Amino acid sequence: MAQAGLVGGALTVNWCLEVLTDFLKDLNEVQRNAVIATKGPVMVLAGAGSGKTRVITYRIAYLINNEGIAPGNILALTFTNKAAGEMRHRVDTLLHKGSSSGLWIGTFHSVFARLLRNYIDLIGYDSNFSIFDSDDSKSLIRQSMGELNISVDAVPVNTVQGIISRAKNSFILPAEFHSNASDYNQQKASQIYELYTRKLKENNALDFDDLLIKPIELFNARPEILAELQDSFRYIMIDEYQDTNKAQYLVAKMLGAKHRNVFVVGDDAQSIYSWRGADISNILNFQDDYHDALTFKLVENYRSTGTILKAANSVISRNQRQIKKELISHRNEGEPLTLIEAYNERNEAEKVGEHIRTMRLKQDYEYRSFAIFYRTNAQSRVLEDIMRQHKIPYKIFGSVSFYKRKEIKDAVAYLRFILNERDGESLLRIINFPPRKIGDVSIGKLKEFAEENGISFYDAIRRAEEGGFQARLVTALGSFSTVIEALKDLAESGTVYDVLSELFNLTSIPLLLQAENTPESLARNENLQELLSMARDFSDHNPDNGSLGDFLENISLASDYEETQDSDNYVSLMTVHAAKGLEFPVVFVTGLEERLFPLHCYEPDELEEERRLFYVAVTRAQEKIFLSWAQSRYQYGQQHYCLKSMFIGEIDASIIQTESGVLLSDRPEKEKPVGSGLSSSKGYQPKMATPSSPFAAADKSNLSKSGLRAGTMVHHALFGPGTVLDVQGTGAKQKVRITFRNTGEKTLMVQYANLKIQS
DNA sequence: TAACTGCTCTTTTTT
DNA sequence: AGAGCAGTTA
Repeated sequence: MAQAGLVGGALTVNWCLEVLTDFLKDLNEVQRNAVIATKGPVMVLAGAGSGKTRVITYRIAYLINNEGIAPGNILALTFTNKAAGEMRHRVDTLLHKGSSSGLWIGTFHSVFARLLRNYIDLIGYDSNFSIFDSDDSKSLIRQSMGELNISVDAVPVNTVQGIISRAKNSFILPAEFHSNASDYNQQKASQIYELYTRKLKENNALDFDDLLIKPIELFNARPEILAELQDSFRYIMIDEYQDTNKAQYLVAKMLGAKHRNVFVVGDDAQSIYSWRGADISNILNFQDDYHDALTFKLVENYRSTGTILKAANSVISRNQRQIKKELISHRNEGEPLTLIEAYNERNEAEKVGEHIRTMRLKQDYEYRSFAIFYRTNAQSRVLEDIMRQHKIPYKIFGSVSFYKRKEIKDAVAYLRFILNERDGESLLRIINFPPRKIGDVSIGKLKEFAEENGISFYDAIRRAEEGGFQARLVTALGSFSTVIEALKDLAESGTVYDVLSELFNLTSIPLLLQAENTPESLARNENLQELLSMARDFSDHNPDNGSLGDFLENISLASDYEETQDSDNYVSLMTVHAAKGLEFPVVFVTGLEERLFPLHCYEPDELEEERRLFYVAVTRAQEKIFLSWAQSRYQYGQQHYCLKSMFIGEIDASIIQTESGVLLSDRPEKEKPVGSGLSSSKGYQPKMATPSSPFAAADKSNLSKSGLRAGTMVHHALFGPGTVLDVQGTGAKQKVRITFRNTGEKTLMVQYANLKIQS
């Protein structure tokens, strides 16, 4: 614009108009209005597939190109790295290449980690702080509980971690938590929270939640920093606003307070992170904070067929708490949904694989057109097995993360410790890895020595010869600290790659794994080599080769690791949570069973969130949806009998067909669901259908003299109507697990329960 | 100190 | 079913 301005006024106007029309012609009217409303607070309620990402990216491009805003003045916050990368990429495509450099696009966590590197020394941390993942933080909580003599058996560490995390996400600091702690348990939790916080600081470490709340503490302590940042971030955009928690809400509000150009996009119907402290009222109450906020509603859906939207609308309409809006289709009706009914999870996976194969051959779909969703990560395993067996290329997103593997965590712990020698968690990981004969006893002695002399644990190691330890231990500690010191020196001058390869040299970890020569150890070694090549990539693709700190930050905050694939044509496997924001031509939603999806429904609110999750799954699909459930499934190493998910019944039976193409609405009532699925399945001959199969055995064991079996509808005098989930044992001791419509799940003794069977 | 054994607990979902 | 842990033994 500035250049055009030099040439002359008329030209400027023409050029601008051209760019303007160019830009905005791809948008509908509401989208366009949202894009050009650049001043003041704006909220966009964007239904699934209504072009939400498009609006944000066009707005960024419009700000840069048409309003001449410097990219550095724009802050765009997302929830996943994937979304951030996608957004940056799209802005780059929209403008000319490189336009996005200088833009602040990232997840809340990564953006604030970056900011904290610059300012955290002002609130008493060193800028080389470590970022603790949830395992690290769990271990620190366990330590804290130990020191407070609180038994881990009495209160599980996971529970405590959840309580602390929820407090942090609601920006309740230890002092406030303490003064609100009414009962005994809360007082205990408060003590742990306080000690845990202190320990984090001793370790010069932040946990994930700290990345959100430390900025708030910083802004409160140093208003001048806040003022500085408010002026840098003149335009703030937040994606998936329905999933922000209190801390995120606060930090965004603070940053936007001066210029008030806060632009939030969200969909209350897709709020699926309340368990992480996400507060749907942030979006519902946006206008209370900004009375002059403009609101736009995007309901035109460009993604899915009419049938898919009909299904989605009908599902979400059952929720009480929602802003009513129906998505309007811009595509043809499309095909009905297909219901897959299977014996068990293996059979389910087989059928999914079979459908992928035939659709690819007969209908010209590519592997990349398909996505398979599941509710829990544990379900991915069978699917993965079957895909591999059938030679279908696939990729699992965000499963057991690459970075959570032991060997990777060990290597990363070295790197973390080199950078931050107060990081005790990392030190404990590596001090005896590879084995140096430094066990718990020696560590205890060292700790004592450190405390007596008021020095740090690592200083105690460095000064081990003064401690009067056994010569063998002193030698071991000496060789350990030699390695660390050498690596520290190298970290000053060399690249991340240099440090990592020298680490492998000095410790011989790869050699040890090779020598072990088991399939597992060789796989571990391969993972380490993969890490090494990632380090090389990182050095190559970053200015000044990138710092070790940045490398570690990427690793800590990366959710999924992009495994190098031979091609990019593969079937995608992921949890429904991970699927948010994505779209695929063909979608399989698997495991649609009561107690799996929906997972647990103790509270109506929880059921509504599960339903929103199902809504997210359905609205990912562009052309075709398969819904599948299995009659039995292994969970916790035990076989369970399943009931069809209520969600299937919430879709009009006239738009669902069986695998043989019969609409559910036309199917005779009497026909057994699984029976019909079986008789019509051609390709797969179930191995399980032999008398010795678990399936057949189930029929025997589950049928009892009482006439109760999984699926039986019963009535209890006190608890009312319910459905039998499973039957355990026989005779007088027979117990039955029932999910009651009103009171939830109960296990009852058959002989006392006095159940009436409903026909 | 490390290897072995039997026990418990897990599974929501993610940064 | 599998991982992780405490307690025991070599």
